[in-house]
Amino acid sequence: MIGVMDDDTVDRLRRVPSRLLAMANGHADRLVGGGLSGVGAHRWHFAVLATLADGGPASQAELSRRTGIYRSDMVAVLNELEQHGYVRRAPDPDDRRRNVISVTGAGERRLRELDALVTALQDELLAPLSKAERERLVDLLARLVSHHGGMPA
Amino acid sequence: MIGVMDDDTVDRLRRVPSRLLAMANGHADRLVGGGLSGVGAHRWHFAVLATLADGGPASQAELSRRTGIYRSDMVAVLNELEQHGYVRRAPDPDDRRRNVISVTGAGERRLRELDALVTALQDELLAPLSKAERERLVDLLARLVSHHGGMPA
DNA sequence: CTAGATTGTTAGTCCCACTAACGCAAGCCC
DNA sequence: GGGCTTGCGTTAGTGGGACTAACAATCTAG
Repeated sequence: MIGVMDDDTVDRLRRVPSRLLAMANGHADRLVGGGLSGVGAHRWHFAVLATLADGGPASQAELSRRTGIYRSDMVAVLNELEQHGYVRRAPDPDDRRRNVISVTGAGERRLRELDALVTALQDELLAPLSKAERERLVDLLARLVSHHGGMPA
Repeated sequence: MIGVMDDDTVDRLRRVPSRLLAMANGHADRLVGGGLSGVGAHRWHFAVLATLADGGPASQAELSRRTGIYRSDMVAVLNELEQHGYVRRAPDPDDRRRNVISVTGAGERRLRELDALVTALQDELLAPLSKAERERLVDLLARLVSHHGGMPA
């Protein structure tokens, strides 16, 4: 991650938005990544499970689009989820290129567990901000992201 | 099959702060990284030049601390900057372990060029936000970063 | 039917934060 | 002085995440 500099040094770098984003993202990554790996999970697992739970069964390519995970990486993620019984892969009878991915009961339980953990980690991440400030931050970031096209092309 | 879902569930992923941070950072990276590479530069070059210009000559280790760039990576960055004549490496007479790094005239010109470019890129990054909103975003991010302050272990 | 797009998959690239270890020099503390 | 610890610059290498290339199978449009 990008480190933090001395507090009394006022240089122009300190307020460059892209740099602040990189630093904040670094901390968030360590927090969330560390927390999830502590229970043998990965952010990708959470993203896929949550997407499936919210939008219903979908093909791998569709999941890729919704989560922003490349479909080449999606394979491994689904392998792991399937291996743990959190997810089911079934051939789509209407389109034999596709697999229909759906969550299992165990997957739903796992998602609830991960969801609670992720929520707690967000809370830790945003600790210095009030509730209103957190909402403002989320709102500003969401507007940035959606302005730049949301998901990877 | 689309049932009724509450908004929390629908937006579960889209509003997770760490995720928004990652996406926003991704876009920022592409923008700034792309823009800088277009003029044969790198964010690290800008960071080092700006730090030197603002804080005066410093050792490599000191530069590492101020910029957050690992001192192992700093070597290559300074090699490149030195090769282009933007920076000078001189042995520190008071501590023969150290190199004193200082900006050259060409380095100052290069910094001005990069600074203008980076500023323009920040502007593009923050395009959807008003001036007041940009300040709020920077402020919120800065508080996050400083709260989780500290160098990598 | 043919040409082109899409799907799942394998493989591999590139970049970046980060670690390990080295030889050397400085600053201790007795 | 002599030993010990710490900091320095440097080289090499790890690990993970974003991303691309290519392929066989399949679907879709013209």
